[in-house]
Amino acid sequence: MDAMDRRLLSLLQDQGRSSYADLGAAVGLSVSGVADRIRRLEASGVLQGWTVRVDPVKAGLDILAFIFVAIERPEWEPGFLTRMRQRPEVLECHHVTGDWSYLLKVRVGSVADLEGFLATGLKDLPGLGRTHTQLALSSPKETNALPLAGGGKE
Amino acid sequence: MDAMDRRLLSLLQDQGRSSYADLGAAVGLSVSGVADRIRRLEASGVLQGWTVRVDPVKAGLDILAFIFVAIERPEWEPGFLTRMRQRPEVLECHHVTGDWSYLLKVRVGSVADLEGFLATGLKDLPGLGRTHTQLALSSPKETNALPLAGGGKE
DNA sequence: AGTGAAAATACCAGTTG
DNA sequence: CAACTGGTATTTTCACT
Repeated sequence: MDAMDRRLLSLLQDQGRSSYADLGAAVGLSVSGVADRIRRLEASGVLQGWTVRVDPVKAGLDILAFIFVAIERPEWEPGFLTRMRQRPEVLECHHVTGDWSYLLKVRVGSVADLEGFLATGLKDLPGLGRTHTQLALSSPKETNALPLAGGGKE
Repeated sequence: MDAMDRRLLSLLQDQGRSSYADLGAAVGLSVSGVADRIRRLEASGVLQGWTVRVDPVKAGLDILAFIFVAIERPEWEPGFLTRMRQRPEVLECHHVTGDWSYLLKVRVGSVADLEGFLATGLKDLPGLGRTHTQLALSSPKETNALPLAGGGKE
């Protein structure tokens, strides 16, 4: 994982469909050199996979909510986590410091769907304490491109 | 944007490098049919682009923080947003309901970097009120795959 | 939906720094 | 040891019928 790898990953985060030739021209590497590095990055697990970015609003998913959750007792966590992993509207589930146990990022098509998720996706779980929901009114920035340029450890 | 389009997008969210042949076999479409639909999805902007998933920890970005920010006066917002868009460690910036103005998702390589961002990325902005930082201790789920199966409006 | 041309990728050897 | 060259086979994409 050197500077060249980070440049390649950075380019791929932006344009995941660049040809090896284009990537090589951009970073100063031959086509086979690029292919070698990408193969290695995939093998090492740094490059986890290839995806597409989908516009949530154009896909009909207008509602983005951040939901804080308190779990009353540790023994309820496994069931909670299993549920979160199952539910596709839960994009993220983070164990966070502070007053709450978990922070969820949830995307649904309507406030009705959100209410439905709160009712049948969360509140019916055993041991679930209070929740606190915040709606995103707009998202001036939303990317999953990691800062690979200078940041990070070598 | 019909059920077929959603199935294709769903497959591509999981495996962005599937060949048109594989996609066609999975959804029951010819290769050219798949190509046609993907072209249209790109043109309409639903399919925004192609990317890679990079493992943040393996890339040396161990620290994930959610930072709530209060902006004192509306006139300071444009400068704040410009800064957020510039800073690569800011993955997301959402305008949220509730006690705070914005919620940031920030990824950095160390707590020192986090401190640096708070100092030179946030606190030096004019009109910035209080901030509230929460660290993610772990992330049991973190995907950007939207729930396209049944959810969303037609 | 199917065909054929063009392009991209994977794979292999040998070579160099 | 990592990277380039070069060549080829295979796959994938693209334009067109």
